[in-house]
Amino acid sequence: MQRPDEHKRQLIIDTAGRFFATQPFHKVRLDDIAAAAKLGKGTLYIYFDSKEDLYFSLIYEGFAKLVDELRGQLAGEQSRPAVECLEVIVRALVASAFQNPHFFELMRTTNVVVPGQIEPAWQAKRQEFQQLVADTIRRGVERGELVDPRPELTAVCIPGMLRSLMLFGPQGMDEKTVSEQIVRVLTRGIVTESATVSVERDMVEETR
Amino acid sequence: MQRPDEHKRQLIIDTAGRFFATQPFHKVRLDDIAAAAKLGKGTLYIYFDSKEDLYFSLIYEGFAKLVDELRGQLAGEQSRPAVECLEVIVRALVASAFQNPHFFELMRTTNVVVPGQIEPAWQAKRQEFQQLVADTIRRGVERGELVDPRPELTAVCIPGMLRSLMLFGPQGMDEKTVSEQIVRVLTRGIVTESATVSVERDMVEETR
Amino acid sequence: MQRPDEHKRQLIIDTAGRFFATQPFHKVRLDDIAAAAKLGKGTLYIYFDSKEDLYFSLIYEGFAKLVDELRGQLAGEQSRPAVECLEVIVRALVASAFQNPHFFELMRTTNVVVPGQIEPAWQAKRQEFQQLVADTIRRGVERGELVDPRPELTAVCIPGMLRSLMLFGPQGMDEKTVSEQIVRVLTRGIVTESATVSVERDMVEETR
Amino acid sequence: MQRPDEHKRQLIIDTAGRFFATQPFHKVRLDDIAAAAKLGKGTLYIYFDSKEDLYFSLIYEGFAKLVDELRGQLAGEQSRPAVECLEVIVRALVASAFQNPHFFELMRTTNVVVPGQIEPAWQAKRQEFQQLVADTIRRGVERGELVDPRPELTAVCIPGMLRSLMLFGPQGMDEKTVSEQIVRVLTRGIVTESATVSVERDMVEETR
DNA sequence: CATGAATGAGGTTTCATTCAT
DNA sequence: TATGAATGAAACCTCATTCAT
Repeated sequence: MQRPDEHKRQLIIDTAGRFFATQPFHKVRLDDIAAAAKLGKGTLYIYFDSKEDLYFSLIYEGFAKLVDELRGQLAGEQSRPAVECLEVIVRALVASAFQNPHFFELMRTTNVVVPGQIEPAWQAKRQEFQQLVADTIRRGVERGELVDPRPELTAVCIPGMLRSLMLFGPQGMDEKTVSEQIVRVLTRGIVTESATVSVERDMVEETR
Repeated sequence: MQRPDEHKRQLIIDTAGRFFATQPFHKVRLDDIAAAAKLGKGTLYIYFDSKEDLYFSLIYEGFAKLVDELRGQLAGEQSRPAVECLEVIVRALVASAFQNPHFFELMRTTNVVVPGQIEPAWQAKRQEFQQLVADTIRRGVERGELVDPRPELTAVCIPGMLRSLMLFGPQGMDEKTVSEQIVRVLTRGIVTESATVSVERDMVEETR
Repeated sequence: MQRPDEHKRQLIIDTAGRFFATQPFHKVRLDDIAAAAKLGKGTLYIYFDSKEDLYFSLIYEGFAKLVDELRGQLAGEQSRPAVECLEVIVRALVASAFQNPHFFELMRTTNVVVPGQIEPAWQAKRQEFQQLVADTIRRGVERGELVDPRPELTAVCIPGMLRSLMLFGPQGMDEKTVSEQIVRVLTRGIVTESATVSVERDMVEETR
Repeated sequence: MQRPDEHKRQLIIDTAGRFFATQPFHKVRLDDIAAAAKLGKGTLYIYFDSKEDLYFSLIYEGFAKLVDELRGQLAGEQSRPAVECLEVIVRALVASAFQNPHFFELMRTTNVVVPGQIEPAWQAKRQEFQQLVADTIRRGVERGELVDPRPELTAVCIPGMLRSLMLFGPQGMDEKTVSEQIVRVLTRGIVTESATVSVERDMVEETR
């Protein structure tokens, strides 16, 4: 899908990102985006169908780049330990979040049914990411490296932790702190080793 | 002469909740809320200063009720194992999310500084919740039940996992599935027991 | 027309006066008047039919009091020189304006046809005042003290001068300055005595 | 691409003038103005910041045009008799009032401080007009044509007389009647010539 | 008589979108 | 392709008025 001027399209996306990350959707004005990009308001409509199309393109493209890169990185490393793969994934996610500090702020869900076709694409990409992570976990389980009865749910949890840490965690954390926190909880949890078995036994009983 | 009615305020909050949960902020029309509540449009403005005030009151009060109840439940159980306390917290969170299916959809972050006084209250309550969880974890650490170098970060992660599961997880999960998933990751992670030690060693090396 | 509580009615009028004098009609809120008078909003409607009724009652009653007093003062002084009578009138007008500093600000004309019956009363009172002044002038003309081909127009001019001086004149004028200015222009104009005749001759020619 | 159009701005001003002259501020609806001008409602906001801005621009521009023209007319006539200059001024004022029949209806004073920048401009223009008249009078005084201890106050009185005559005078006066009345009072007053001196003596005594 | 909570028509204003240039 | 003036639907919000108490 080559646009008339891909460079200009990117300019709009980048400019819009600064606004959408800073304020809620309904407070972002296309006027402002156009002005900040030093473009006419009408120009936005050459590259995007509507405000919502622009918004979803924005979050889609950021996320798609991340997922595609990740897929590439993980492609040749099937034999690597699953935990290391997960670390790679988490680090990439975190790096992406730090690079675009408001990236996860953008990842709202709007239950709006969008007439256009971008929203399904964004859902598909999210699905793809979850698949990527879940498959990595399943591979680890098969090899006996990991234990996880619901890898697809665990995959969902990872971006959730990241988002919360970015938005609600203490100011000034560095990448390492964030990714270590996520990997730590993800891999070993917080229960002391000796207690783990009994805890699991309790849970089964209690939730029975 | 009628007196301002706490019951009516709640009616507005509840009615508004149904709308804000279903559609993004800017698509919700106060006209509709008023009509659904069978009240005059102006009545909303007796109880709330603006659409934003109504919105923030809505999410604040739901969350505040949850936190206050939780604090009450946990107050007398200081001696209970920390893991059990965490389970109580997670179950309450999950129950709350299920009761109000779009609760976490509402928990967007708007970095906008709202002139009113509700936004700081909302931040304070979030802080209070994180404190509650972090303290529970710390108690467990002191007793040797838990291991967690950053309890305050772990506390932040919990609602993040819940939110992701609610919004992006598979349709049709029940409460038990969700809370078990969170507690499982939270307590033991996904690495096999024997591997845990070596994993941690690796991490230290790698992130060195 | 005795009202239930004449004292309370006057309280409302006085309170409303402060608001209507300070801000344009559409910015005055009945809420504010009621609050300032420490009365319920509904109470205003016991004494006045509508916001407009209140407004016109306000300006009517202030002006009516002035006119009635003036009529009383002038009643027994038919034989007094006309110029002195005019001075009395001007001084009373000016005193009234100074007592209620925003009195003339209130004397707008709203061409609105008011359903109620107060607006015609206000017009009638204005008419009455003009008659009073015009008659005084006519008496002076009959006696040879004054020269004025259009006394009814001159009568109209007097409040006009006063209003302009109050609203647009320099700050801090005292009553004496204002009434002297009006009386001076009114009685002798500003042309030097010797020039008067020729000026009038010119005018007749020029406007021919 | 269309350019913002001074002609369109004038169209709005003119159309709005018809409404504001006929009804009080709060009864004028921007919808009606837009419809009458055959423009979109939003278009008004391209040219004016608010309803108030439109209103003040309206009265300012009418008055400014008058003052500027007057200044131009009077510029080259320094040597002309002061009385003639005053007649020119009065006639221009009156003509302006007749041309825009509700001109003085518009010249309400709103003591409200408008955030915009039009209100000070309006005050400045009024000042300018008063200066123009006062200077004309002073020139007459210097040449011995006029006698006036307070020319700046007399200048203020002139529009006051006009306004009263237009709003409260008898229906159906023509321009000549109005300007003659004003010039007559202004120049010679209404006292018979022989009485003038004694009148002034009385005043001094009485107001002493 | 007094109140003030409730009302809802209708106001001003915004802003995504269009389209003539 | 690019523009930004123009549009007008629709939003939020106000406030005069009503009426149950």
